[in-house]
Amino acid sequence: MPKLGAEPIRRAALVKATIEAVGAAGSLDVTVAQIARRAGMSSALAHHYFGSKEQIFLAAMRSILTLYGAEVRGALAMAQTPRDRVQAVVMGSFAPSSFRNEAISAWLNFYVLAQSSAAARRLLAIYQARLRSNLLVGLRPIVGLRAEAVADGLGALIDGVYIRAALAGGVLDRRQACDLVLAHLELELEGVQ
Amino acid sequence: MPKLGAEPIRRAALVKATIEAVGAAGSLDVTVAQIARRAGMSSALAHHYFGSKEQIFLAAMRSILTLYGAEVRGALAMAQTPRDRVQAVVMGSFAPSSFRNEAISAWLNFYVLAQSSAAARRLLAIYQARLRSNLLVGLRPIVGLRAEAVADGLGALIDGVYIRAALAGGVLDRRQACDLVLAHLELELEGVQ
DNA sequence: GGTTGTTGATTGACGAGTCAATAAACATGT
DNA sequence: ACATGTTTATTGACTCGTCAATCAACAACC
Repeated sequence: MPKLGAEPIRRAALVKATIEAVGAAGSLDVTVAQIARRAGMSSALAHHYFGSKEQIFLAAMRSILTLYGAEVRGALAMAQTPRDRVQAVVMGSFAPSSFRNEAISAWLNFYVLAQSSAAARRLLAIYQARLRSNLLVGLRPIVGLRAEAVADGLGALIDGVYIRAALAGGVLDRRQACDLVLAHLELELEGVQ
Repeated sequence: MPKLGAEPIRRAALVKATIEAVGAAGSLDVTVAQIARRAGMSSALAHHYFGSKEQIFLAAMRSILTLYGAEVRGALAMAQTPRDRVQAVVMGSFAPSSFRNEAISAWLNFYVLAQSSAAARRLLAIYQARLRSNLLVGLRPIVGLRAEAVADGLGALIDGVYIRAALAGGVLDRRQACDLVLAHLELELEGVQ
């Protein structure tokens, strides 16, 4: 059974299994054994590759964040006008790969983790700073000094829609969620440009 | 030492200690013993009065929800116009007694708990329905059919501001948070009435 | 033969919930 | 007043389960 070069495969499997397990349980109260079993290995191996439970969680979080970042970057690539850019950031935030039950549940739980883990807090801060900065680049040419306020509103609204989606448990449509935020954006940009 | 009529006092002390402990830890991973000690009693007594850890948490949640409800009702009492009503609901949501670190942290954690506990989910649904209904009463006379959409946006925004406040850890000013939501409301009501 | 992959078994700690025992307050009959 | 029984308050000690982390050992590959 032991194949060489297993490490990256095992790590990826564990990250995937962690996201699934957290999504299924709806909380971080999942044991390393559960995650490992879901990934088709023993808990000892999970510890072997990640060292500790927290490291496993953080790796999962990094994975989600990376995916999200790629999605936003992809959407931004096609944007022409500043307005396009802002819309791209919002729509990227609601891309199917990010706006799905498991990922949403993970987000919610990692928000909680960030309250007690400095490493998680750092990671989350990076995401928030990136979102804010992405929004500001598009917003400043349109609304000038109001950009910061608008970006904060958009950020909070996106977060809020995400939590509500976590509770709705899949009932809340992706398109609907995205449209709600975009509608707010339209309102903010009304009259300008 | 045993005084009669201790039950309500003990229960209240436990609820208070629970909110404090959860706020301090930033998570629900607090032991019954920790809570009990903070409330000045043994863990056995906590179990005696509440039966289980989950019951203690739910009681704490109910307490927060009650306080919040009272705050909103108080604000509504002074409202004259429909517009006043909507603003009152928003401002009630940011009353100092609700918008404080401990309570915000509790909210965040109870959101997570709601993902796995039916009882918690029920409680949270009650709050959301009440908020929505309170908003709708004020909104319908002003924006008619758009009321539902506006209420959903406001609800999500309030939730989002709350989470962000949890992470900011007290840096985010209460007034600022409230103003952000009120500004969004103004935008939605612009042009009407 | 050393590196890499892998596991079952074990350890050590912790925590929820139970229980038996103690003590104060109250009630009742005398 | 006082003995007696009942309810309420309270805790220390204990049980039982769980879980993260470690370890010793084994398997495959180079």
